[in-house]
Amino acid sequence: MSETKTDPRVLRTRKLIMDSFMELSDKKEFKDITVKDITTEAMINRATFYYHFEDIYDLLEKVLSEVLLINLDSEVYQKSELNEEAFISIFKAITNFQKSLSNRCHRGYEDTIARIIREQLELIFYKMLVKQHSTDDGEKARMVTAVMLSWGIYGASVEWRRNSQTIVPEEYIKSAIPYILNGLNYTNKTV
Amino acid sequence: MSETKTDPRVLRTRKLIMDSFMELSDKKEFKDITVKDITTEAMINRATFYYHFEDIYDLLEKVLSEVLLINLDSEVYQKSELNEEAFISIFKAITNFQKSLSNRCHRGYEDTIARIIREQLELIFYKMLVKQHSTDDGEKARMVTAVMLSWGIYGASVEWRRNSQTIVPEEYIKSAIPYILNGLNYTNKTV
DNA sequence: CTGAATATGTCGTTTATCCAACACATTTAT
DNA sequence: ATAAATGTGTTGGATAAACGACATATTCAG
Repeated sequence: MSETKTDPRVLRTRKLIMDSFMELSDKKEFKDITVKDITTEAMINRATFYYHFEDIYDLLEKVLSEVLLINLDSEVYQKSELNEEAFISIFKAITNFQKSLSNRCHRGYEDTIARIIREQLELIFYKMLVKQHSTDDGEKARMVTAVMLSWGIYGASVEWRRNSQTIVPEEYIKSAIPYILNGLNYTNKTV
Repeated sequence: MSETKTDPRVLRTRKLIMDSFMELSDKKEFKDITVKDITTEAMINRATFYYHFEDIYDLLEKVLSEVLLINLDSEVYQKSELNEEAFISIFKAITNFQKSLSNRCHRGYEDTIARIIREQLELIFYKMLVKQHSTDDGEKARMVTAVMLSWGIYGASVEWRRNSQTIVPEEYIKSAIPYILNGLNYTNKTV
């Protein structure tokens, strides 16, 4: 439905740009990377860059979103149940993602990165909630729930990094899960 | 002079095709690689392949030529003198190249490969001979000399592989060099 | 052998990419 | 403070690459 398959040149060019950007991110900080650097590495014209991305920040967003999604998709999307196991693997995906980020240097863009992670999480939680009760009442409640879950689990990952890296992510999030799930059940019943 | 710089799309596409071909060569034998395989890996249209290459054999030739040239160029081209040192490094380049080939699987195409190596060698020797005596008399003699040198040094590499891999390439070719150089001097004087 | 499936090459039309020139910020050196 | 150099973002006209349809091998199972 509404699937107009995109030109392979578009896919290829986007891949070239994103791969080049990640390659450069290993060597330079984000603030030192220019559009010309990227397009040279990717062997494409600078104008072509702007055909695909608003600017370099737009590229950053899309690359991060995609990398995060790859971390999440493969681990979670099939197990559509929003249960303990799902929360654990989502939490692990986030901490993994942040670990891979700390190698690349994006200092000064922590806020942007945080927003991106949160937005992706919100989307995922929302989809999973929809899948779980297929009726379309409680729409608004699901949206708010997704927002709160995304902030909550993201915040947990921040706190984990700050304080508790000695504990493995699994254990850390596990202790909070009963509360999350009870909260979820409560929401489901009363709306 | 007569340098019409080629469209970057052409360079990029050729690189994509060649890289994909080498990638596939690590996994499959040459005879099992189809044009579709290559173009899929390279993310280009099959028709585009034929815009750049006659067919898959043409591609094989060009890839091998290029790999061989990379081996040779960096090692030799600057030292334009056709002396002992040059012969040794050319010989080493050939044996290196053949070693890298034996990993990739091109069984059944030894003849093609041999021809490609020889043609490249002939070209290189010819250029070096021209550089050495800038007068343009003795044209024919230089061409014949290049032919004989290319066959000779290629043949030496074949024999080395067959019999004497215990000796390092340097030593193997070194023993023949006096005769080669004397022959060269003789040719130079009498033509 | 026979047909089905897969691979090779080619061609006219459509489209993504290139180019080079432009106005405008931002940075760097004098 | 100013000039030179470098980076950003946009445009219209030129071209490589995509599409998909075609004819023709080659491979392979029944």
